[in-house]
Amino acid sequence: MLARHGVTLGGLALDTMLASYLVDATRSAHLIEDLALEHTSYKALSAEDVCGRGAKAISLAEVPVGRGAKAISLAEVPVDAAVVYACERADLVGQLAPVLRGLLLGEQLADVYATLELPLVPVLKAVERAGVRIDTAALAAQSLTVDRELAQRSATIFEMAGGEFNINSPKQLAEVLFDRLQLPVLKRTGTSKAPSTAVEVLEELALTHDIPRQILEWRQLMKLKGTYIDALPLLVHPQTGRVHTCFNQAVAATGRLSSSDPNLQNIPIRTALGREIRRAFTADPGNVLNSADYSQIEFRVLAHLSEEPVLVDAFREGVDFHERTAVKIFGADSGRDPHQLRSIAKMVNYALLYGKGAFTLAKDIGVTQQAAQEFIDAYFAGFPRVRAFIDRTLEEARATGVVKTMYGRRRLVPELNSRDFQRRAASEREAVNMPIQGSAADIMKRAMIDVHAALVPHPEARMILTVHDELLFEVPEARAEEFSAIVRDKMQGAAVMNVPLTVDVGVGENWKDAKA
DNA sequence: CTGGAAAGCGCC
DNA sequence: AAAGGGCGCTTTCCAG
Repeated sequence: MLARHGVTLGGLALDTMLASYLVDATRSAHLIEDLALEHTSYKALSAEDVCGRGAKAISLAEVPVGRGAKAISLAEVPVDAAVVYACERADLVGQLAPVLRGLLLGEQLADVYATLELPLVPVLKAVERAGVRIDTAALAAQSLTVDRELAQRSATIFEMAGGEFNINSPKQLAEVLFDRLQLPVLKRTGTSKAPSTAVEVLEELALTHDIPRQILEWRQLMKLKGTYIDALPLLVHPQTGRVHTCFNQAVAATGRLSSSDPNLQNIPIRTALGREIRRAFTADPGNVLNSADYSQIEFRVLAHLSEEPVLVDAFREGVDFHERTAVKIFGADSGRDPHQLRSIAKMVNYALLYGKGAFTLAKDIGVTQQAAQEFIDAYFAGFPRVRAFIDRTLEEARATGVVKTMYGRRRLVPELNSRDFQRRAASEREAVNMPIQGSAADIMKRAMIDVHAALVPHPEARMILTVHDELLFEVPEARAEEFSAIVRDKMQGAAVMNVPLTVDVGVGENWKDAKA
């Protein structure tokens, strides 16, 4: 959470960052001096003016737990400059508040502001302050194991390559693969048009050569070691012995939260080593970790918004969602392998969510572009209301320049009428995705506020993390079931929709313990 | 030495 | 010709 600025005005506590975020979620920042210049034409001192070195904010205190790693402490700033800066900022809030308040009211954003974003602030603060306990000894042991593994693998790679080089350098790696070893160049990078060594390319090359597989495995080990195994222990707070992430409430264009310093929303889970890392997230003695996940929340939002009967029924009946869509797309007895059909249907479902085209879908599934296009066509034939939802979302967006979530959050989409095909197409995908991703984010924020309120009488149960569709709690072992029931209840009740909100809970020692 | 761009990749 | 929504972090590499 970055430093905040706010006043109470006409019964509305006004936070300039949050207000500006709701007005335009896509702007790069909501620095108060920038807002002042734009809304009141007043040129104010910035944190950078006062302390230099790209400072974004000055904290009033000694950067206490959970106040944002990017804020520079007031103690590091020359006193006279800091006094002028602080006084001016207090004034800026007073100048900006009525302007932003007018925008919130005029643009129908006051409701989502007052019922969602503002009440979320103390919840996020509490989650940041609670922090997460990390088993640093376990990570240290993993570091040694991975080191040995990396050494062995790099030796193998250098033998195959006929010499040593920096595997981490895409430039050097490309030279080895495409010049020395003469592997085919399947793709080039976006900006420099250099031969790509990205994972999709190496996967493809691995079918006919040995070295790309080794590179991929080396990279995975290196990534997990550098980003998590070795980095997390350095961020353990000396006073609390825990890791305190910083949640940013005004970054994501869709309304999602983001996490940084460290980012705890991208802790590995997919691979065996990833799950090993996740096991290092622990609880204090006597406590356990409870997790609660919304099951397929974005597809449920799509079902709700589109009112597509097949999707709605699938969720109401509680059947396997991807399997049900497979049956709808391919027929009940097409004669093909049902497991494979489910897998294809799952990819088509996600393709629709993100606006993926037949070209990329074909590569993912491993079929021709024509076949992939037929899958997409079959999907829309089976789910005409989804097609209609996409069409009316785009029509309204072209007319108004805005898309909205279930809770009235909005995203500006100014490029929707661009003459540049690529910009226009990208904008269309953003416009279709935002109501889905953003409504899911709204629901999760609502759930966090309600769960937090329900846990206020129980300070021994702490919410310690939020990851888009999941909440993590640390609770006394003996009362894990009790708190799990409270959380599930509040999460399921966070929104009234025409499909149920299903929550999968994990009750036990480890994060994701019960997800197996 | 620092900053930024680019490539690559972890998660939902 | 391009071709997937939303993030943040690490490493390399180069410029100042």
